[in-house]
Amino acid sequence: MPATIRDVAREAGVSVATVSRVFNDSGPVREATRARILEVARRLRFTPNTAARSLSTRRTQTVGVLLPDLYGEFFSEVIRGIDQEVQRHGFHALVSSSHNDRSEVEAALRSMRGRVDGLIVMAPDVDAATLTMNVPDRVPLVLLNTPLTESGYASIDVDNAGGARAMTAHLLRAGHERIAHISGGERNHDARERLRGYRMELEAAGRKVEKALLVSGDFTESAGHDGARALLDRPVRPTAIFAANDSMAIGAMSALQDAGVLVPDDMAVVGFDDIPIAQYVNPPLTTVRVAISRLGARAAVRLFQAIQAPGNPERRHETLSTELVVRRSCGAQRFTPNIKEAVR
Amino acid sequence: MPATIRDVAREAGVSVATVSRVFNDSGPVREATRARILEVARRLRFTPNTAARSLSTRRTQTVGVLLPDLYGEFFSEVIRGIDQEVQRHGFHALVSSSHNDRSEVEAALRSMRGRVDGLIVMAPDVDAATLTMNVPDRVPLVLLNTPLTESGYASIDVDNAGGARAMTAHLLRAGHERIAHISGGERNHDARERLRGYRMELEAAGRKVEKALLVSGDFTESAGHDGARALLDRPVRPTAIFAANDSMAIGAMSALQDAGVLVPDDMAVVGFDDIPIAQYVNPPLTTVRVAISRLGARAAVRLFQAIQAPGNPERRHETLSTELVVRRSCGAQRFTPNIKEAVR
DNA sequence: TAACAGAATGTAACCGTTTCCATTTTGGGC
DNA sequence: GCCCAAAATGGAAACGGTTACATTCTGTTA
Repeated sequence: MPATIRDVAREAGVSVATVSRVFNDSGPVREATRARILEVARRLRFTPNTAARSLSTRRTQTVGVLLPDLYGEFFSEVIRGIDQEVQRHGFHALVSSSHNDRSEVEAALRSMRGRVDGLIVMAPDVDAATLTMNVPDRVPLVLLNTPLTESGYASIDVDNAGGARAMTAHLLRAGHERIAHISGGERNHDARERLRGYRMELEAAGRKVEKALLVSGDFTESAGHDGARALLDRPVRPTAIFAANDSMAIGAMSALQDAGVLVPDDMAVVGFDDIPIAQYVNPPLTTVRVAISRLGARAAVRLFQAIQAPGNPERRHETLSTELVVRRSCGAQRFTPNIKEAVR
Repeated sequence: MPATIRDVAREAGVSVATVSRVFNDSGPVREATRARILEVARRLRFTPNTAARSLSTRRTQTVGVLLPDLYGEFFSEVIRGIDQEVQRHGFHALVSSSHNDRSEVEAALRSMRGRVDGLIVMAPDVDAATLTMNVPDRVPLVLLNTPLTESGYASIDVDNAGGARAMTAHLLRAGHERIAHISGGERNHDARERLRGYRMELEAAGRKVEKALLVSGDFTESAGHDGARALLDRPVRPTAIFAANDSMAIGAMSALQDAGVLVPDDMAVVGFDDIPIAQYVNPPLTTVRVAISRLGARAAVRLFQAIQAPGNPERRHETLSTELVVRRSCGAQRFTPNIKEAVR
């Protein structure tokens, strides 16, 4: 049975209030008293009971993190970024992953009720109503990569559209006539935005967006593989494939390889994200760099601002810039003398 | 101010004890009463206060997960496996990552004290003393991929040595004379075990383990790249490179590619882990499959056994088998007619 | 040296549950 | 209609902290 604050108080010959003051640095305590209390506490292996503490303070020192069923690299980088900030604040992270549809998100949100002082929610398709219904008003919330950029919630996302535009522009500049796009699916926010950027840039250049050059995937290597195969079988082949993420780009390159199509000579392939492996595949992948862990860290920073300054909403939307990284898979480094080209 | 159990009791005209019984399914409650209470609870948006509940029950419905600073794929897969089981039990996962040295692990363990009903600890180099000092006796513990296999703790790890032996045997069978190994570093348990398996098999085959064929890395692509470069510069080149994980293998292939060395014709390259991307690199990577998410899930399963049956330690060590996956990068599929060869 | 402000400490209520034990209801069997 | 076991419910004491407020020490000033 662990020691309680009362045990420490009795043993040190003081009241519980004084012990509490020592452990929370609240109110004045004579130095000698403090030392005696700390000594007794150490001897008794006293650790304040978290449940009792949060019951009376109504704070948990914990932030909730809700993540969709996401893929490899991205997942771990987001957590790493969040966790880093969370630890810096002496908080803890309650992580719940693999929530895809609305009902799962609702259940997860509800199950965290009362356990957390704030929430970071990454949900590809969540609506404002679901959030207001399932999150108590006084719990600060930061949204990650959601479509709710104008909903009055604090939110952060990556400049997907801008990155996709820059990539498309790069391919156009390289003279590509038929740029195909393997998208990440209809229901995913990032996927939609990347597709939008691709469209926008083509239209800005006076090109038509051809249905025959669009394939829908799901961000996995195998989707990229299948997408590329499908494109190869179409009557007119694209000259470049722009996959909505690196995993799919790598899957696509593999399919082209199998079909004897040389990258980048016969066809260019580019991705999005700049996962660590991107520069080590063959040929090294031209892509759009996204500082994923910064996304997580930034979300945590903003969450703590909200937690520490209640009533000060600061509910604006924030966009993290991306960076075009030109490697060999696009066959066009000649158009960008420096290896990186900042976007925005 | 959220509704409390007393509000519900008053509104429903019963005592708090009865409301509690309804919400915990403890003790009998007349159906009509139950319905009335649930109706009131819904109307008042009552959610039991977690802190109060754990203060009174001494249970938190939470398991702690301590992870080292690990890399991409592995990290997310472990969490996925754990989280899946955790959710099945209606529990939550308190995740803390990026703990490398002993003192960080200690701090993290201590900070979780009282917040969790059990712990899953993945620590590459942690000793039994650190654990016993920092984890209360009554908190069940499951160790993941640690050297403490015989320490009287419940533990699980991957059959690293067995997998490495199988891979080495495969390369020997393919006629390789000089098999190099890029290891994952001295301080990492998995790395040491994989190196041990490589050594063991070579010795079993009557070969000498040559210093000149060993390079030390850290599981990153860039370490693989640098490791391969170093091997290329040595007086006698290896005929095959066995990297301690896939990321390093991919880094190594990239270095060979840059040096104009053909894989697998001039040199074979193989890895370990079978990350999703392995089959899509060029050439597809021969590797050892590890069901990472099963590792996490299994750890959670065993932890829940311990949580639910206290006093029933079940502290044995458990090993997850691996599977040799032969693809093109070893240039030796001819030796194994079927694409996969079970190990153990 | 008395008065007094401010520092140091103590007292006890409160946070919202669970649960032990006591009390009241209920439904048969007679 | 009475008795009684079982079912249903209630009362109140924990659980272990925090904190508002009261009280007791200090050291300083007049």
